[in-house]
Amino acid sequence: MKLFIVESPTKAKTIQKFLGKDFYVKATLGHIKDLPERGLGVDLKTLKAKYVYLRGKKKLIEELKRLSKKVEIVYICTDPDREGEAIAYFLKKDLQKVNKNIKRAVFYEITPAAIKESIRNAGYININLVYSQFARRILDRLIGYLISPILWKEFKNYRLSAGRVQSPALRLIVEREREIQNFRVKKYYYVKVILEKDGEIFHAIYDYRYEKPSDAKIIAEKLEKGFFSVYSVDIKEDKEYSPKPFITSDLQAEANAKLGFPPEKTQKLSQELYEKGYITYPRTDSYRMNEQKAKEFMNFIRREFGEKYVGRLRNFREKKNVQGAHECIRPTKPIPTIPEREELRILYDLIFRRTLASLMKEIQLERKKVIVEAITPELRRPIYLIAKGLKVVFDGWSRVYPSEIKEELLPLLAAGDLLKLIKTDLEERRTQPPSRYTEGTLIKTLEKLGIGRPSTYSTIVKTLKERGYIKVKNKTILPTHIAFEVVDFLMENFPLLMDYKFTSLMEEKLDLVEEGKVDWKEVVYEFASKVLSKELLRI
DNA sequence: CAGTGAGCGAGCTTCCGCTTGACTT
Repeated sequence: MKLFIVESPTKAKTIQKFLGKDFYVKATLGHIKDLPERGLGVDLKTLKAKYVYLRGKKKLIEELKRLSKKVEIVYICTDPDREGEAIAYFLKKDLQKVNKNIKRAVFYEITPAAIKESIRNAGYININLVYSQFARRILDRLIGYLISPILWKEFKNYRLSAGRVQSPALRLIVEREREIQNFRVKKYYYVKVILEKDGEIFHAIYDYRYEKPSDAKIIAEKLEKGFFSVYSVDIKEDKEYSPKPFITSDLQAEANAKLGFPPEKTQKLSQELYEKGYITYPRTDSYRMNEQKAKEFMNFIRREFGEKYVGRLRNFREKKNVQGAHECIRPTKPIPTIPEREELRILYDLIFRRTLASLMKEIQLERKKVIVEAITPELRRPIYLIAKGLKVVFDGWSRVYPSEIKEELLPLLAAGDLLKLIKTDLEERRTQPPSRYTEGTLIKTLEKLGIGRPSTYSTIVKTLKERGYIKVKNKTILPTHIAFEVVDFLMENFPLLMDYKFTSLMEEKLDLVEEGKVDWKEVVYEFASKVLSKELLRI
């Protein structure tokens, strides 16, 4: 018998089927050990850290030890990334007490071939990856646990907290709110002309911003006496590419925008869909899709909508900090609906449609730009107005997934055509303040800045709520009074922590640790001394 | 002797990231 260990129990079940009766396949359920919740858990002088078993994990380790004793070999197959390597490291330390034959294996796809390949190529733990996890973990601990108490003192409120992720996130929210508060709405006006051609009505606009409605009115009145004709018609083809398939951040953002689900709800539901076998792993930052599966979905598109709707599987460039362990989020099979309760079905439907859309043809558009000439006895020169048309020539992927495209239809027009004036009008517009973040747009913004990971996006928002920093009303995030004060205080006292680039600076150094070029303790010292004051570190 | 109240001291919060049940409310 052999033992094969992964992180997720759902994966374990699937892999058990592949490997058969010769294998015990077991799951760690994430991390085994972590710094203690209480106390710093790190010696500031030596950076020696105290790792303790997470609740329930002591028992789990005992079980894995019992099995390890019985088997000829143990394969540790936690996720192929920094955190997974750390799990493997602690696992091996415990299990090698009862079995010396332990190997580290990795896979990037849950297929029988990929799993068997991982066993063939099984080797050693990459200690540099483990070190980079130590550096990441300990830096987060030092920042969080040394700065939070300063907030308790300063604001006499022990519920407050600071951290590498939550504090810059809060800064985004507070700064946006200040922009909105300081925004001064300006009204401006366009002169609009309603015209008719062969009984069809359309409008053209004079492309000049008037600050004062009275100025605009003068022109409008002069145009009342004008003669209108088509000066030129310009037609251009355009296309709208299909959306990428879902990754965690996009799914949470879309479910928030289109279904009104808070990220936490989407997280829970997608986990359930995953456990029931309906979708792939729900915490991922990779757009990759299994080629064979993509073909199956394309066959589905061909059958349902015809060949002309079939697009292709695109290769998307991954962002820099992608850890490559998983595919995109997609249905496991091309089944359009599931016989489950409402909420699950709605979310599944969104994922199914998005997956299809990502493999479908572009939307073909026709953009028309019509210039209308107005000649009026009141003015020496003609005035030129613009009418814009947008027509969907081929609906492509929008057949299955909503697009933002709004058609603007114009009558059939050719240069020289005479037009009948219906009336002139003023169009009032206002400058728009930036909009508040929603839980979804905040997550997308954090992702763009490289702050946070797929498994934590929904908890970031939750933490900010729990600390009383934000309130969510009608899907939009509002910072509370204390949030403004805390951000100001942190900006003044811990500017590097509040720098949006901090995480990516840290990641660059962690990459060097992973390549074995830099000592992990040096990285911790460097950033800890830059972010925190010397007194705080007591060194 | 019982009840009251001042004064003192101890203990408590907190990070980010990986994964789900096993708990309590």
